[in-house]
Amino acid sequence: MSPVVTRFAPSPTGFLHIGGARTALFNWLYARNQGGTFLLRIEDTDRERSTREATEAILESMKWLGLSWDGEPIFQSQRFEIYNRYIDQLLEKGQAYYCSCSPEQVEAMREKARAEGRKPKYDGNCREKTVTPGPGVVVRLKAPLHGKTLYQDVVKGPVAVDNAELDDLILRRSDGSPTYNLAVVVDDHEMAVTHVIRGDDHVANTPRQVLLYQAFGWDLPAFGHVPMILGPDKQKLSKRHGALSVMEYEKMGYLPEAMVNYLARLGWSHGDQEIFSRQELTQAFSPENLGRSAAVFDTQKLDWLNAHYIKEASPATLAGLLAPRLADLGFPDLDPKVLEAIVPLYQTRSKTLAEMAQACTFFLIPAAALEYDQEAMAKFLTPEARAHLQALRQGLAGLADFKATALEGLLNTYLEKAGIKFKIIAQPLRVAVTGKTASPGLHETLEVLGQEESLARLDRALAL
RNA sequence: GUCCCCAUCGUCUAGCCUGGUCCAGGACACCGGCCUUUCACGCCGGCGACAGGGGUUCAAAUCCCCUUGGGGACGCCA
Repeated sequence: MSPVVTRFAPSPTGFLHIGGARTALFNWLYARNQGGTFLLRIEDTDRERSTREATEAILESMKWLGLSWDGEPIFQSQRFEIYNRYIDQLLEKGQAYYCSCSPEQVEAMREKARAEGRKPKYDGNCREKTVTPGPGVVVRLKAPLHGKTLYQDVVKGPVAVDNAELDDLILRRSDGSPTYNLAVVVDDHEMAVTHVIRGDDHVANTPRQVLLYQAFGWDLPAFGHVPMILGPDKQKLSKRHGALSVMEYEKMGYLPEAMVNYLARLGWSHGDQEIFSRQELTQAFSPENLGRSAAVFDTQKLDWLNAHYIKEASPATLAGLLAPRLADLGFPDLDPKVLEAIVPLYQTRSKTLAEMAQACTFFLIPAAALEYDQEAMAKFLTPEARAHLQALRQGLAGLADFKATALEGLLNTYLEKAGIKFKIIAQPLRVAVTGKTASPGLHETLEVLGQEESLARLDRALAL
């Protein structure tokens, strides 16, 4: 058994989107699972649309997701010589030929075929002619006219296509550059790729590529086509469904662990398990368990996973991730210790880092700038409640150890003396100190706020 | 239009290959309850699917065929 080699081969025409990230993930997982190699190849043969920025963006996304590739990325744009050498080889063997048909002529052929209810394709006009290289001349594969081309798809099983359905695909454009199908086959062969796991949109290309392998006399790699990702309306995922780019999810406050876990479970399964650490994923992954049908991208489930990983993360880690977000919200240069004290209060209350950052600001705002919910004030800061709060203020001011347990003790003592239940003062106190009716636990909130700030807020509320 | 692929709860899926243990299991969401100082978390419970029709078989979610529905591909893009 030759060692497993997988690859991810994006074309740098934009950011890395959800679908691409998932195929990259599956390739990475399989390579890591097998102790094999995971390569990265940038398919930039289209010089018009490929950009350096897009390449950077893709690499950034891969790094964020933790999909480490082996060796240096390979750029197809630097390998044109190699492709042309192979095309010449095919030309010499008579497996390829020059074709002088103009794009317009070919389009006419397609139109004709379409009109006759056949599959639109090139009709092989130059197949038996001896066209010589020159301007406007391309090189085409001399594909078999009859028979079937079949291959074993790791996820779909056997796939067969009549060769009559295929046409003589262009290998070299009139400008001398190689086409996608040729470059893919040459590279996968040269890179010794053993498993080609890619999106479903490539199934139709596979028989053509198989033909190329056969023309070269090379062994086929294993192919596996993973189903598409759909939007909630079951249409192919697109921008109108919302965020597509992996890095947009980073901006929205999703953790890479959640994204990886979610993407892995979208189209792949391992019994009933839902939560997978990176290590569990690499251990459990097998392409056999890839699903065959398209899957809808469900943000709610992503949210659930993200909430899960937020709960699991250490406060220090989250504080580090939150700092730049809070800086953007107008709270720069925060003391990490302060942030680390706030974070635990929101770990069970946040679906995203963005939500968490937003929630944290409440602790960072000075008493004077705190906003009070008028309705809540009217409802809970009754004269009776105010009397209790006034009395409580004395105790709070005199408390030497302003910690949750001590605060709880202090409050309980007061309740006992006053002969009331916690319920009576809980909401008034909460509103007074937070301005709202919903917040983390009171004792913890007071502790994190600190004595000085708590008293300041209490005073302000009482004065309103 | 032609070809290829797909089809289990609203969604992600287990089961299908190797028919019976499945009046179909898990998870998200939703609904209800418990816990409770609010909001969450957590726990418990509920709702909810084998697309339809034919076969094959003692027996089909599982095998075969058709229909329907969905997706993809038909570039000198990748």
